[in-house]
Amino acid sequence: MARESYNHSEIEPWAQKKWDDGKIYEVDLTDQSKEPYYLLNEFPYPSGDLHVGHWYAFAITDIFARFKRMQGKNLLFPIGFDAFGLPAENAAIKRGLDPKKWTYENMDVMRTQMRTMGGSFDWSKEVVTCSPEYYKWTQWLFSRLYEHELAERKEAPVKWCPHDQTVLANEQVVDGKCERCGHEVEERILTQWFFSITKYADRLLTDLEGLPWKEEIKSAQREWIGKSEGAKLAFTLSFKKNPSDNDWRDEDGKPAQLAVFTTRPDTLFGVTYLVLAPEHPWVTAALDGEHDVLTNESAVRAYVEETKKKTELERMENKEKTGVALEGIMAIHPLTKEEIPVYVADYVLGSYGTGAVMAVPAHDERDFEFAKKFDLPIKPVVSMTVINEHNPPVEGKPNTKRNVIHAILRNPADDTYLVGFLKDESWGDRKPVNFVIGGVDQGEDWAEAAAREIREETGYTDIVLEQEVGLPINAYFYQAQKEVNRDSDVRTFVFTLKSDEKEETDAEEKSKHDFKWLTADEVTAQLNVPSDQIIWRFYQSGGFATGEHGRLVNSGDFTGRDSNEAMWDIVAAAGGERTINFRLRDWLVSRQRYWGCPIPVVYDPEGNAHLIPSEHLPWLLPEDVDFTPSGVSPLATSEELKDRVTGIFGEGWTPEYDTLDTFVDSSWYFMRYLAPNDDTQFSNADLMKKWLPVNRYSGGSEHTTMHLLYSRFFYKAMYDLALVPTAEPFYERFNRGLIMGPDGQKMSKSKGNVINPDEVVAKFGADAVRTYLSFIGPYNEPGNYPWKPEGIEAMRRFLDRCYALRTKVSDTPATEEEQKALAKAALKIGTDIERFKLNTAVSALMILVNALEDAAEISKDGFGTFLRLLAPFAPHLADHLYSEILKSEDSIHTQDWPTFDERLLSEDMVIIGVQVAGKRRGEVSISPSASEEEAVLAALSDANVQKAMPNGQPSRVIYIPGKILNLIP
RNA sequence: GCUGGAGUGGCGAAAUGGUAUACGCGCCUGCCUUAGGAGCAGGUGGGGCAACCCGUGGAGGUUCGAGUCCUCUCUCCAGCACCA
Repeated sequence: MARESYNHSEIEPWAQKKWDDGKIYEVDLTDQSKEPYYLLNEFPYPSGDLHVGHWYAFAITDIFARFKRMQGKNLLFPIGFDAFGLPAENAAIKRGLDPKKWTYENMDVMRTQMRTMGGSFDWSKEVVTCSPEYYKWTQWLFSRLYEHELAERKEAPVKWCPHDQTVLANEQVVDGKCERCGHEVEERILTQWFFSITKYADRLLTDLEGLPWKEEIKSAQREWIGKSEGAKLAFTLSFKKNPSDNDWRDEDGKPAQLAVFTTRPDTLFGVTYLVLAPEHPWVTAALDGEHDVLTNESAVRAYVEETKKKTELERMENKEKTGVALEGIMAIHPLTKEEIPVYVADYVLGSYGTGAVMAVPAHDERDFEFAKKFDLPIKPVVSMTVINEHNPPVEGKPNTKRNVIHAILRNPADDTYLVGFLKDESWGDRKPVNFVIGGVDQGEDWAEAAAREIREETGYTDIVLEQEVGLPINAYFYQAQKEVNRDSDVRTFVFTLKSDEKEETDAEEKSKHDFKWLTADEVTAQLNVPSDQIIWRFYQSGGFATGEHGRLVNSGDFTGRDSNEAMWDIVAAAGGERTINFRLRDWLVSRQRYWGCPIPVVYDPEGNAHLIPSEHLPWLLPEDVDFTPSGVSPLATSEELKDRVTGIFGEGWTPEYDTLDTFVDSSWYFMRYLAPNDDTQFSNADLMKKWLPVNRYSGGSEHTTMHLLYSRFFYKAMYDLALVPTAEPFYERFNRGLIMGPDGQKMSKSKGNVINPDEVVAKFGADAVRTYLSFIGPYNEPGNYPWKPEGIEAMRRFLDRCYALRTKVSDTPATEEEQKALAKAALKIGTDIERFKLNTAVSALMILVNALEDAAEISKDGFGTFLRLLAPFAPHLADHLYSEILKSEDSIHTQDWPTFDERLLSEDMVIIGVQVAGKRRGEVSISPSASEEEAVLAALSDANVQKAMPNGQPSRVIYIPGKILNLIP
């Protein structure tokens, strides 16, 4: 016989009507009797179709909302629409619809659909960002930011989307493409409105520390803000074109200085050239003829023009270094006073730091690549520290310093290298394979020492010094025979073999090594002494020595000091200053689009910007516009707007045509929920004090570096203007996961794997969908969960089993077993909902139902408790049974969350594992309050335990009552 | 490349340092049925007849005891990326 099934299409509308009629979810924000709790969801865009993602966002947080309400909180769970935005405008362009009408109709559809979720939203506080009542205050807040120089109009390189015909904020460019439409963005120099988010970079970063957010959210924001500490150093430019010009000075009459930013000022002595970004002002000025010093102006101009033409993406993809020397000028090194060449190259970004860098090819991979390509000198200034991991220095042993040479002998006849294989068998598999190594005698020349060592160890005498490998090394190891730590300064010399001429080596040397001639590949494969491996790699690559810190060499007075320790002394000596740089750019808020909040600004006949006075707010969006995208805002086509401006401000005054980025609208909506209909203020100060910060904010991970960062900035700016009570807007933040199609792929119409929630709800009911989505995976961490059709069926089966329990309800008093099962479930479900672990909460509910099914009868009280536990997940069914079976007039959703006597949670007898020496050998059923003696006695009566304990009594016992007993024989 | 997160059955996934795989899906066996894509009962990490042994990406370590803590390493996901 098929199991009895409840009729969701009757029950659910019944319950929804009951809740609406009772207005049970309308919050009195001024209620002092209950503790306020503000649960916020990112509000939806009214696209007109409610998809599974909306269900996951809203129906699942609704479970938490219902739980908090039952816990006695005065719960604010508002809803609204982020209603400005491109889709409305695109509907207008493509299908000739009115964006306003389109948006408002969509909202109507979505409100109806959202009701089917059984959500406990407080619709009475709904906000709609495209309504003049709302955007009046967006404009008002813009004005406050402008007054405090946090909104400014400036010329800057900006991202332009050719498809959407508008500028974008940096955050809206993903991998060089428009975040909305996926088209490649271009760079343009335009005058636009910006919010000065960079002024808050440091606070946005440091205030993250105090927030109990997941590390992944914090680190994504940290990365986006991108703080780096370093120094600003100045190089003097000198000019060589003609002698009369060679002392070019800036406007103040000072010698021209070129500032660079570096995080590695300790490598200053390794600078062998400078690089300017193609956008660098000095380059622009030079090409504009302001300083007529370049002797290759046309080549520079050609290069700069060429980089301008490249898109963001092309510049990112092509990592091959390009550039042009600025001929006619040289830079003077601030410490060595050497003249060094200056280049323009697009691997340096105009928008970061000073747009100029000091290049240290020995210690920076990008500079190294460039130096290789342009044949520039490579000068190592930080020695490599090599700690021998097989014989590391031993703490407490004396340190001895030593000068050591390594010698590479190359035979040019067949391009082979001489490598020594140690004979000493005591090394086993780790027998050293290395180049010639030897100590430098007192007063001896390093290179001579190297030649001597080659003669003594190998016998070859007809050799000539080719070069020194420019990488000095500090090798640290422990010399066991002498019980000392060795701290060796190592230099390496390369010799060329002229002929096979040899002298006899002494017997001792012969017994130590076998020397073999190896090809370069064989050397790479067989060499196994760390310092020689590094030298070899350096020699082969031609000079790149990684970016690590170590001992300074070739660094004038600083030679020999630790690079970290000496860093700021070098900056001081060079007259530089410590600075901090951020990757974060100012937030570009202008959009050349129609369906957005008008920027409340007008221009006087001289073109100066003026705020529109408050009495004219809301500054209405004109309706007589041509939507055809033209690269200029459609507002420019409105006659009404022009007339309005002339009418109010006078002839010659012109409107601002751009609208605001919709992220501005959504940066403050959560404050408006507190006073959605107040037309005298943006929110209510008393209520903000009571309700902010938001207790828990749930949203999508895609907004971590957009909405979440913007609204933190916006709120902090408002905090500084004394408009809001706290420095951070959101206390807890949870990023939810994504629901994928049944095939595990992202749902999309083209893949045909889209689940339509309306259909599923019609078939299985909203309660089944809610419970299924809760069960699919943990809600407190983002993940991708495929929608399994079997899963929703299983969940409906579970709810039918819950429904079937009603036939067991009787007037008998609750058994202890029933009480215990309920108490355990209430505790587990409560703590799990609290931390958004709804999957395990549902699991606990299932365990409870399994237990109740096994009972012969269920008490009325017990059933009531069960329904309260079920209520957040299946609100319709729970309320129905509450009314039908328990004959209650009230809604179950106004009842309290069950609480229990602690004693019900403790078990009389528990089964604990018995381990012998940490391995599980058996189990005993025992009271959690049993003594250690009793536990051991019980355990030893187990045959398996006895077998594992041949000596009978344990020598040691670890006993954690109620958990584990571990016996050590 | 840098930063962060994660690797557990056939699958979604559970496990304050204390009996690894709860709960569900799927699968297997049986029952009931004219029938089953329904329902009910039982089983289900791997190896072994068994006692037992092996098992949380891999290698070490700390501990009486490690999925959980530490070191190294591999793989996947996410954020950033020519950011000096």
